[in-house]
Amino acid sequence: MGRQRGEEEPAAAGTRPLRRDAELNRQRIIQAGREVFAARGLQATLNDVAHHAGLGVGTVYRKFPDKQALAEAIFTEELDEIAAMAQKARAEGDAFTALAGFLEGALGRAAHNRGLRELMRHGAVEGTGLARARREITSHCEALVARARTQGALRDGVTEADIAPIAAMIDAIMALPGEHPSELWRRYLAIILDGLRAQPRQTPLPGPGSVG
Amino acid sequence: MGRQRGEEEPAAAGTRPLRRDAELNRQRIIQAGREVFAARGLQATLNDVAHHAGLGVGTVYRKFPDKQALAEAIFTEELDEIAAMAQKARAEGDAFTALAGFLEGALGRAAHNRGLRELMRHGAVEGTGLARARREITSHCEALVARARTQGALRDGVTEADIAPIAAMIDAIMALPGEHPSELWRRYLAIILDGLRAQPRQTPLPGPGSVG
DNA sequence: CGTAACTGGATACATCATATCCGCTTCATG
DNA sequence: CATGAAGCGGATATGATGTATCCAGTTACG
Repeated sequence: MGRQRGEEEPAAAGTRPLRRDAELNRQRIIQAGREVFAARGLQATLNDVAHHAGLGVGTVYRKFPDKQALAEAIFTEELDEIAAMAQKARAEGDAFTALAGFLEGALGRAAHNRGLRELMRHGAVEGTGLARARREITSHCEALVARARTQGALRDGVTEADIAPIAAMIDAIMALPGEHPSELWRRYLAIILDGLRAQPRQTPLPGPGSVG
Repeated sequence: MGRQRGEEEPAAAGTRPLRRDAELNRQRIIQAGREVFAARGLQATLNDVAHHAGLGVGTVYRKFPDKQALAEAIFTEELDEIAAMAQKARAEGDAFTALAGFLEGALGRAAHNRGLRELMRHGAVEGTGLARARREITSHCEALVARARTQGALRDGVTEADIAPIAAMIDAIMALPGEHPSELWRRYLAIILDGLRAQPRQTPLPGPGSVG
């Protein structure tokens, strides 16, 4: 929670610590994985990651049995941070504002991370830290939606089950071809959020669309 | 246009007509392709199509040099039908209603056709009938949006450039895991269309979401 | 030093879609 | 019906791509 990037815990506890150079390489691999997966998605190869880290493939496979393992290490942390955002949102007074803010924040993070988006799309394997973090986020969202409803902020018929599909829609915008990272998704999120409100506020749309 | 499925034109003109059994097989292949691509997407193999048609692979490759060619034959027709829907929509008086109706119709068609959706997502190769039909649809949509705007039906800032992203979003809903075909997309299309209106009409949302 | 730990990356392996080839079958025509 | 052209089937060659291993050589560290 308070831990910063770059000072990861040195491998698992109970294991003999890695040789210093090996531990350094481990960090390099994780960092490279972050960058590569963010830019090229989960279909990137461990060979790609190794090359990006300036290491040999063998070194990577020594530390992580397969791609799944590396991705799990990387994205569990990522998802935990998002879960923390969701939890923070629950503290805010106005639930709808909190929900909207959370969505903007979490999706903004996803906007720059193709791997993360793919992970959310295809669902995490049960029993991993990924799945746990995912459930956490979901439950925070549910609470947020429930509270927004009791506060009368939601359009009739809107439920917590709407959040995931909305995220999927925004994800589709992010996956659109074109120069990245684009901020176009904010425009459509705004439209959708307006559509979720009990009384739609016609705040001007963000992004391109200046009419003549 | 007036032609029905099942009475396709017998191959290209200027070519010697196929032997009767060969022509029949051609039809079988196209029909199988329609079904297979619709159900499993464009990543389906020509081998798959052949098997589904009850024919050998060689027969398929004899008639269509590669998957691209078969897909083109199949989906050009599909897209032309959608283009016709768009053209018909332009005749309606109320442009917004026409636009909404067209989107519902076209997307409804896509809902049952994974291959078609993939094709729209990844863009058609320039110079093909696909690309031509696509441009046609786009231009009809642009006209529809323009007219809706002059009729004062559109929220400030909404433009013709919004249509494609919206289609992409709805596509994302359709691609969501779960039993198919689902009608969930209608719900989100409704939300988005409301968000496009000058004065949002709070018609009850379709689909699941009955609040307690 | 001596040795256990670690590294590099060529390469074996596996998977998978694509496309071809050619002996056999079927049609169509005189 | 005979016969040759047209068509068929599907085993298989080809090629691309990702995954994972192996081991000779290098490096850290007591």
